[in-house]
Amino acid sequence: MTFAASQSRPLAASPKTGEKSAQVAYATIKQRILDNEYAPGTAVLEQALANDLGLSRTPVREAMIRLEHEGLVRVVPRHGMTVLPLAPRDMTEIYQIMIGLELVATEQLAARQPSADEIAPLVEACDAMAAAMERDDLDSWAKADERFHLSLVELCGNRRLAAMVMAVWEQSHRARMFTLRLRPKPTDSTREHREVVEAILAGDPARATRLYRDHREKASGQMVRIIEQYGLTRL
Amino acid sequence: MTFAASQSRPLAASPKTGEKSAQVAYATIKQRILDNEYAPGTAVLEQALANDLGLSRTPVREAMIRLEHEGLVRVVPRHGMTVLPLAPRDMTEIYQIMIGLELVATEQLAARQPSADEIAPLVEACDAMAAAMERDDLDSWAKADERFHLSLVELCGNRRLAAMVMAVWEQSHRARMFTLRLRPKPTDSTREHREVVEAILAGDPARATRLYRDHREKASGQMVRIIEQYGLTRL
DNA sequence: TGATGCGATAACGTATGCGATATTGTGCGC
DNA sequence: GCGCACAATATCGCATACGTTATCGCATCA
Repeated sequence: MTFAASQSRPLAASPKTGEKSAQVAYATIKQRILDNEYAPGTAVLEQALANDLGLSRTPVREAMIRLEHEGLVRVVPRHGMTVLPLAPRDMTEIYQIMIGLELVATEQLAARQPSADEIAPLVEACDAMAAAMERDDLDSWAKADERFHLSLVELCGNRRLAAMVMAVWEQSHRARMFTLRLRPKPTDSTREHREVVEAILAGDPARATRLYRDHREKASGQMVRIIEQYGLTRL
Repeated sequence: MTFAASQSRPLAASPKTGEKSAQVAYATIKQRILDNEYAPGTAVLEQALANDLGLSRTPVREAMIRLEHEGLVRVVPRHGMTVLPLAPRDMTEIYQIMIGLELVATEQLAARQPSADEIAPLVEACDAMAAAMERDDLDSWAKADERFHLSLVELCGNRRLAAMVMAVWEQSHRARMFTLRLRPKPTDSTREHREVVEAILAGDPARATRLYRDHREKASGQMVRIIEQYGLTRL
């Protein structure tokens, strides 16, 4: 079955020379998952994906293994790779983890008494959120929100922690995108973020973590409520 | 260099029929890492490992990819797979994560007001720790301690969280084994564990988390101090 | 009509082959 | 004696090949 070389090069992700095929496969598939191009539950077989990407099964398999371990897909031997659907329970798990780890990040960062320079990314993200809300631009707001959270965990200096938060963030990406316009407008959100930043800058770990926790638990509650309310049991 | 087929079947991990080679490779290599059979820093090439395990490079590669993503090894293309050495900084990172996540687990578990039956594994682990200390059997104590922590995160019901804690637990396994006899004897430890269990059983999340945090931060401080004191910068 | 056994077939898991490339060793110039 | 260029070679990444096995369709039977 070698007829299918219709696509002799990857469809996405710059096929620059020197870029390893397995990396390209990984990046391409991941992008597609985050962009919701594979509906959760639908199966994709190794060979099909390999043909699609213009590669052999080997690098595709390796990419699939990585994605499975990141919690984005499930691979069942003769049923292919399927994007994991998100149940409300998954969102609860993910929020618990994010809150736990981001609290550690917040605490560590505040305890370090960082300079204004150092936490500039956080301030920038807050500004961007505010500006986006001004324009009623929810997509930009979501991007800025993401920048805030990922900057926070990167700034704390714990690389393992940052990687873990990023993993669950990606797992829940689709759910956030779906519910973005169903949730109440994040009007207070910017203020809450700013307050956390202030506490960090003030070098007050206790206040920073308390504020952050309140903020996150509110967000978590909203999210889970919306998902259940709309019956989105298989996002 | 094909002379090395001296071992035509896996050395460890029951080669039962139906067991996939990649799984065997993964399990065997991981066991060896945890048993400290590969000194951190020494390189193992794909082909060498494949010969050693009596397999081809393909399943070995897949195992290596998994192990790399679990944070146990690093794979550098022409320098083989090397077990990651643990610097004091790594231990700090790992403890921060463990504390953060285990606090979430403790809180959730306590909030659920579990029955005595449900938390039996925790009590059993405490008993085993006490018995081991009685016998001055540090190895058994360490095993019981491990059971306690892993039971806790499993009981909390958040499977992602449990998997994450297990990952960092494994990463730090070697360091714990090395320092087991360098640390002060964990005499208070059993009591501290029991107090946490009591608070959980009492359904008091605030007390449970406070106690747990104190316990863990003490342990973390001890561990890092010992590592630095003995100059174990590359465990 | 629905369940069951069996053969066809497709997908997988692993082995092997091949071209590309980084690394190592060697010889030459300085 | 030291450094550098170049050749030799070992390792890797990917493609392909092959045997195994689960799945599906179909026929048979209750």
